[in-house]
Amino acid sequence: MSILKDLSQRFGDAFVAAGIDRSAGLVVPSQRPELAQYQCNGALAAAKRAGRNPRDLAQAVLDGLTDRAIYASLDVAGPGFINIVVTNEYLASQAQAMEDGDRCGIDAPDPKRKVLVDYGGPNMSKSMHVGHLRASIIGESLKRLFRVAGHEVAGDIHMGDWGMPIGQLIIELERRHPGLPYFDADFTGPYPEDSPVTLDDLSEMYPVVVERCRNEPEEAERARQATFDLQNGRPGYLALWRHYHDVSVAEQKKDFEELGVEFDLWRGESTVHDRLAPLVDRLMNDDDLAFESDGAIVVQVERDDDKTEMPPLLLTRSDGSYLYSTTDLATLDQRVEEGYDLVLYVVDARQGLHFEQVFRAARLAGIAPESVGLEHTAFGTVNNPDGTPFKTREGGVLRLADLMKIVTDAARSRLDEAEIAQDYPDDERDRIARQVGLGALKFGDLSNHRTSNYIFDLDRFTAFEGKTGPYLQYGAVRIKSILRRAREEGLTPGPIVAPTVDQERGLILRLLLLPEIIERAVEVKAPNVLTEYAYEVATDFNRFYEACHILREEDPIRQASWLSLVDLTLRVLTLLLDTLGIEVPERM
RNA sequence: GCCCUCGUAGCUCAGGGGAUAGAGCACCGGUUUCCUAAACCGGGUGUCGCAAGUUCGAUUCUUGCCGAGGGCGCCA
Repeated sequence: MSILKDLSQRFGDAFVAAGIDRSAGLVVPSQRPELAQYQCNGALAAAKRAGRNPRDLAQAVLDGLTDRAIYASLDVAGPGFINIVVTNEYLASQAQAMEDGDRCGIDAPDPKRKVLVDYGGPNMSKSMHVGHLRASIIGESLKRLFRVAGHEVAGDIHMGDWGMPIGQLIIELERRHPGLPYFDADFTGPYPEDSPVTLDDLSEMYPVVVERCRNEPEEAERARQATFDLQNGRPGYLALWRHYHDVSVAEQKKDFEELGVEFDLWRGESTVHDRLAPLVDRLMNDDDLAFESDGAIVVQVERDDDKTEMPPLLLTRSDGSYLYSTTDLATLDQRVEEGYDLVLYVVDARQGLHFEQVFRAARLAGIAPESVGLEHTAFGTVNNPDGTPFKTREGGVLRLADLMKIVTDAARSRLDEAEIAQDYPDDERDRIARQVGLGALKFGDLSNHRTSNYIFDLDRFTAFEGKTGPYLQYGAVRIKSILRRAREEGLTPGPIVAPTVDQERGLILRLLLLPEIIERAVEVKAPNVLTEYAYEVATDFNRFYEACHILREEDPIRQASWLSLVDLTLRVLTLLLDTLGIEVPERM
């Protein structure tokens, strides 16, 4: 049990003894560290309801506390705050318990859920650019967060591979190479084994055809027709789709691997194509939910209490082809069948209405019962300083590969300046530069709140000092260095003893908050809760590091205790960084 | 027009029903015979967009207004 839960239970008991609900006993970290370590504000709210004086109630609670030996001081302050300072011995025992456990004090979740995180969602047609960065690293971080919290989690890339963009790419290739067998309806196969295009070709073709479809209605119509034909199994188009799919996946696997993003499931819209027709049929005939409207098939999802008009969800276009909505609904159907009871869609905030519609339809149709949590875990866009979506100075999008090179190069220059790194072998320098550059990039992005739009700032991603990823990596590296030297000198960690130095106590107090931080991050699904806390842990460690010279400490008991303390710190930091998708080098 | 999100220090951003609203950057100064100075220490900034309401207490919750971004049936 975490220290906050332990204290809350003790205070809850005291409130109950005073005739108040135990929820009033909630203990939280003090907002005034110079006054106390922890505080309990329950008396203020409870006194009003009970018609009692808050200070008197607070005092009654203090009088009712049992096992008082763990407190160094207890005070009623101001209008009725309870300020709590615990003994150094109690802190040491809590830290020891954390060090002894294998999960850094993180309790098993109740209930344990089977979670699917849907993120990344690249189109088949585009190489990755900075726009994909947020979706990928926020999703990856949330997936890891839920796993660390003890849930069963799978991450699904959910590629956009069955909609209009494929139809567009089909007609674009036909325009360029009409003689290819894929376009000959009479061709009976077999189709060529080698792909007629590379991903670079697709990336180049896509914006061209999108632009043409926007300007020429007949082209848009052809793309729709091609999409319909593909979805209805036209062999040439399926064969071509397979090539598009394979070249995209091959490239994306490389890109995501380089980013440190690991999907458990490489599914996409196309995965559920067999389910689309039966689903629409079921909604029309069995459930009587879907109906024809202007030639399209729709589900009405509006409610009486809607403050605004809620457009219906489209299941098919008037030509019978399927849309994003259809595949999303069918995908959810599959996920529920597979037993997931929480589905997080880590998708751009601008798709909020779409998900509202899909979720409503899923509830109405019984595809997702209320017991299955559905959440659009939205994120904001990356903007230029003028508020427009981010573009490079040349007006194009910044490719992810180029951004990675920029941050890696910056990290390598920084490494070149470091005296200590002069004798590192080249391959290690490369690895460090990549880890540090990526660490700066990920931390820089994840430290913004998920939902807020933020301004793209290259300097932020190439800054390695202050509140940055490398600051955290550096703290971990320092600890690894200490532990390495300690091993060389034959020193071993020992029991954690009562802290005597302020910086030591501060570090322990910080580390003990980990379980609540994880809970909070899970609750709000926000990695920046972790970045904030990780920075505080690293800062408290650095202060401790400056104040207490572990390897020079003469008292062997204290030295052994400190070795355990920094070992625990390293475990916490590593856990946090790993959850953020940031690797820690051995040295830097 | 309607709906959603946002508005916090010079800049970039956190925070959040409670006591004196924070951090990084930037600026000035200090720390290296000692475990990695990508570090540490010190120095000062705010009508928390505006106005009402709820509350013992609001920057936080509610409503309205102003401002920014986004969304609103056959794109994803």
